[in-house]
Amino acid sequence: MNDKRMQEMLANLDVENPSEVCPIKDVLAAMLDKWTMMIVLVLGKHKVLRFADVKRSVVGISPKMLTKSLRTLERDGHVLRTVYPEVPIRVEYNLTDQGYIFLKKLVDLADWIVPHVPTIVKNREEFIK
Amino acid sequence: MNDKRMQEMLANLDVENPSEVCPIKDVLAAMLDKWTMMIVLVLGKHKVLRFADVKRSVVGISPKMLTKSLRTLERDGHVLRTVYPEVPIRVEYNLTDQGYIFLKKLVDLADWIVPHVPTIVKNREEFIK
DNA sequence: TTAGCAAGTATACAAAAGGATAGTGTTGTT
DNA sequence: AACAACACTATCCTTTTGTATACTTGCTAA
Repeated sequence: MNDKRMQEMLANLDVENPSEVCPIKDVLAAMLDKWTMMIVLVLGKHKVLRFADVKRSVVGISPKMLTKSLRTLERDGHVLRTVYPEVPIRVEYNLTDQGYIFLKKLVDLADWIVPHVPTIVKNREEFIK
Repeated sequence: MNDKRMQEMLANLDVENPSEVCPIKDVLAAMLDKWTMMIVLVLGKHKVLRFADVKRSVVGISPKMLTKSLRTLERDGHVLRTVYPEVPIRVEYNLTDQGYIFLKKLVDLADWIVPHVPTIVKNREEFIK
């Protein structure tokens, strides 16, 4: 991506729009939430998971936040929720194609930051302010 | 990025690590915060901005949150803060090379999500749960 | 008939994030 | 002497986020 293309995208995003409701920002913010991100990563790793599995994988999450985040992901089309009316009930979650692309972007970002992390952590320790 | 590479990255990220302190997650979370993201975008657009300029561009941010986010960005090496001891004092902010790569990843994510936003917003309206 | 499971809901509370706004320090201008 | 400019701090208060945990529902097995 060259600088001109970047400036086009930034104009498109309308970053300085004073409007309260900006769908792009909303959609992005919903995706980049802490818990949401972790859920997408574990679903990317395991392909299909039940509610309790996700809960186990996303260490420290409460059922309330898990439900909330999964619902948002489902609502925005990143995750597919499938209910099997067995007894006891079984519910499976997996990424949609759209969710899978989102995962790739996330992993791409992580891939780039990982080698920088030790330096950043070191800088943080020295940065007293 | 193929699936095998993805799985390697996910293993590397150690997404299911129960440890409270995971530097990778910390660094990512700090980057993907709502205000932080907006600041990176406006700095990408204008190259160099003073405190009051950033405040004007990031609509709705309070000085407290602006300072906090700028400090985090500086601490993590995404932003350079330059003080000119004039009177009145002048402080300039701009992205570092590292911050510029971060911006590219962010814009890349946005670039992909923008065409999906209308559908997502429509789905949200229909999704009553 | 009582127990038990899965997948949540509901409730109460605690912690963190964030908003509004006043104050600080320095020095040139009126 | 009062004021203004700038880049913040500090304080108070509200909102949001999150935790912990008890409860629900529907059916099945002991």
